[in-house]
Amino acid sequence: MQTEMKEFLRTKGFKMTPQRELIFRSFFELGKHVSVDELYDRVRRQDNTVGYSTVWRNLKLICRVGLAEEVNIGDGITRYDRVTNIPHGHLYCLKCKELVEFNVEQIVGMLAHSTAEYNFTPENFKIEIQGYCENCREKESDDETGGDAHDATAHTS
Amino acid sequence: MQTEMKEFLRTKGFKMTPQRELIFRSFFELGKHVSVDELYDRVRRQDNTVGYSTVWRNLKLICRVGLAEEVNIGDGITRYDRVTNIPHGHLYCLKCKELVEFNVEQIVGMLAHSTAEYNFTPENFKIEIQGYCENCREKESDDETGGDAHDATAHTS
DNA sequence: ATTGAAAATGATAGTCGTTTTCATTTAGCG
DNA sequence: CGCTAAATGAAAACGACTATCATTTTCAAT
Repeated sequence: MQTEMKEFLRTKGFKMTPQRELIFRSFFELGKHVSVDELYDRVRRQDNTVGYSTVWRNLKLICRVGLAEEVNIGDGITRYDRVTNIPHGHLYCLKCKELVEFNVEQIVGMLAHSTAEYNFTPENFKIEIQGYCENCREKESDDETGGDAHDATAHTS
Repeated sequence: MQTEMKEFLRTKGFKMTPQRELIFRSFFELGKHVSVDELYDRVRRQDNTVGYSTVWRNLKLICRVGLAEEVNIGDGITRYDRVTNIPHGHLYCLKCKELVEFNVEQIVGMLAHSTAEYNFTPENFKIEIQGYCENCREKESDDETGGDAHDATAHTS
């Protein structure tokens, strides 16, 4: 299967290297979203000579060949998410920061329909719900910035 | 109405200042999403002594008191969006970078329902569709990074 | 096997938006 | 007024991301 991948890359003009193989394998084994840092750490545990830039570049490469894509929730950290053919959105827990996928097939259908009214040609649907996961139901663990204002009503942006 | 706002802020423990009034007014007059830079420029045209940090801080403040919220499409720039009571998503044109709101009332309903299955308590729905607006229907104006890979199928992240 | 051009690597430095710091000024209650 | 908490503006710090560059490696063509 690494040979498959090598072949796949070759057709796109890229070469295979030990580092790349390690990075790819680490990324795909780990079935969830990762940031560069996370994957870097993970890779480093197996080979502590691999550079940060290499991990970064290879994540970009994985995206470029269509096997993953960048996910951006609002925390300033880019995460990389395997591309699957089932459309999914993200549930992002505000407390434990866990990111879980959920199915949005029907919803994408509705959205595609909605946008027609706006004469908009959709290319990419991003559906993200921030909230609290099963374990973190607490909410309002206020480490706030000084203000005391809070309207806890769920609103849409 | 500036008195109203002053009163509103006072109840939250904040003071009114000339700069703040200018910034707030500029933000709310302009009925669309702005980045800090954009609002800074706008404010500067009326008072070129206002500092960048002041604009930034006041946008944050507007969010803190619940009158706006940060919007993060994937371009690394935080924009600020007035909070309205009608739930809306964003149509983001990949070409002209324009950001348009669209109604998602029913969809949020469906989503809320969907997440129940995941034992997730939603707080905030973010629905963003990237694509091409009426005017920019072109797509694929490839200023790409070097790779030649492209699956143009609309996918979900 | 050898070679040579293209690509990849790793370290480092640069970029850019965001956030903090700090000395000074201002708001607004008492 | 006078005082304290908050706000301001300039500048520096921060942090994630991206580019640079010298060196190394891949791999197709000899």
